[in-house]
Amino acid sequence: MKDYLRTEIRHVLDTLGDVPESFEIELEKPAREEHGDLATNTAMRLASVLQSNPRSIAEDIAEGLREQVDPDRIRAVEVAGPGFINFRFSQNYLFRGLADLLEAGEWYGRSDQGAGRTALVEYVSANPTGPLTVGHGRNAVLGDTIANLLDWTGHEVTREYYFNDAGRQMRVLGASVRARYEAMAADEVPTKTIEVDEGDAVEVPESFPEDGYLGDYITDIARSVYDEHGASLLTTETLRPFIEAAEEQILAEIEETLADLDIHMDAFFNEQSLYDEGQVQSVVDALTENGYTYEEDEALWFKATEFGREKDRVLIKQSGEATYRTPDIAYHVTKFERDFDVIVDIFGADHIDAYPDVLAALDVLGYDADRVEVILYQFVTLVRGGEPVKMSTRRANYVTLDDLIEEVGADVARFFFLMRSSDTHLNFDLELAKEASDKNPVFYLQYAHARICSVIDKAEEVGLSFDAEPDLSLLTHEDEVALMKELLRFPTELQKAAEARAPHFVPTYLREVATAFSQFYDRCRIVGEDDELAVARLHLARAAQIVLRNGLTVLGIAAPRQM
RNA sequence: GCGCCCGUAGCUCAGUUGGAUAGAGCAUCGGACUUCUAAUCCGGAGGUCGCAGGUUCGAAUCCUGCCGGGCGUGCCA
Repeated sequence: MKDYLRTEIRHVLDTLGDVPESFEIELEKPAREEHGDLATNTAMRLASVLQSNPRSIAEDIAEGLREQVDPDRIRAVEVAGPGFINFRFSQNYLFRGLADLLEAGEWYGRSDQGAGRTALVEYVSANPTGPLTVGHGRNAVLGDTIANLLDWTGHEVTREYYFNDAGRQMRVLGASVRARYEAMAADEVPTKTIEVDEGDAVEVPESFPEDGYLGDYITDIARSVYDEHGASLLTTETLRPFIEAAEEQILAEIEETLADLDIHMDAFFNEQSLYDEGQVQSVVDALTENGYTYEEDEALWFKATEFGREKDRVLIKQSGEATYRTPDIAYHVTKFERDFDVIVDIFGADHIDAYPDVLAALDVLGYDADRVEVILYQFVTLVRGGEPVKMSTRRANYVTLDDLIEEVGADVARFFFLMRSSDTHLNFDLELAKEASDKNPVFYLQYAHARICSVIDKAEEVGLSFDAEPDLSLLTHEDEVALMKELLRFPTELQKAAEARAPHFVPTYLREVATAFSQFYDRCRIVGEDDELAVARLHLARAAQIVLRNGLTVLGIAAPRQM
């Protein structure tokens, strides 16, 4: 409809003369219903160009439009306010849209904006050092839903998890496991205490690293190593078997956690492969050849300050090891080399200072770093009874993502992560999340869907059916029309959300759909009306069911038949 | 100090590219169920859009300064 009106308006503008080709016609849904179904501010924006007052320009345009516009689509063109031109849809336009919606069914909402374009969404990317946290949950759900949105707008999407199993973090992890293992395998192991947090101390084996991982899962992994190897590893020097066992088990658990949220990655990209195939070295070489590195204190530095960064950054440490950012650059190079049209990264706010260095390096290497879209999300605070839940990562006594899913369920978890814009700090209210009541917006949507299913069942019981061709033109009640208009916005809403990489548009929209349906349900009965009208309304109910179900599917949330 | 994000109703938050009388949910007050799931619907009350300037036909939205909160500012990731 917008495209149609744009071309029609363009025709009229051409007759007025002096309107540049590049002038873009904006159409939007007015905030108030009395202002029609779509409105344009064209006249006001042309006032200075045409040297005239907006109101009279609007009148001229409206006059032209009234003569040429298809009455089967637009029933009214009005001038209002300071010079808005408002359009009202004809009933037939709505009926046709509804018929199309029903025809499309589970495909309704899909579009082909991104057809022929490939997209890589990198998310989660937590290193396998422990269970996923609630913060990772926000990352995972955001990334997954953005991937869904890109899919629904026609992109060919790859969901990728990047992880690091080399370097210091993993050594500390391996050493932690080894210390616990030694305590199990050896007869007598000396212990020491480590202070964590404020004045809180724990007893650990003597060989336990000062900054080691204290969670119980480390002991579980140690036990599995012991079960497999007995005491035979006590004499080996290497941490390798401990690291490998830890990585394998932790990654497997992470995958399970993600699966609980209905998240399934297409690929796990291992940092190690970038070393094995020489890509890390190539990046270092290329940056050096172009004169963007220097040596100091036996380390190799990247001249980030030349790109407006606050300080230069180390690429290769004194020890000869790369910092995390060097393979990260190499990893991003592969995103370009693999030829993705759309590249999206999901990062927590704590990475705010890290990624610009990577982008700057990509620029130097001749890649268009502007094409990397970084979605930053702010932190999550769990709230219980109005109080923030205290967490200590050090002791690993934080609430894990598994804990959260167990407590509130996967659907609620996904919805709460998605309902807020990614750049606001998220207060996750556990009490509210658990409450299966009208206070909880997830249930409002699911309830509306379940109720539609129930209504349809009931209608079929009394002999109404979808077989006959419905006369949709009987749907003229105020609440029927309002619901139709709401439903027909779905494809556009998905496109907006996809383009803005803003999943939170979808929950907001679906709530409006559920409300429109509830109002319709409250005032327009199906069973008991005469057959013609009942069948038409039955189809409208199914249309609402389709939109709710498809919308919830995009969000990765179940659409239950009953509650 | 510097960089990024946030500041909108009592609470949690929408309000993308500047548009008409700033919206929703919760909480609160009042009303609606012999009938398809009341986990619902209808209505009332509730606002200096952090503060001060600026840009323009028009600013919650853009610019500048200030105030308050968060996250960074590692040869950790």
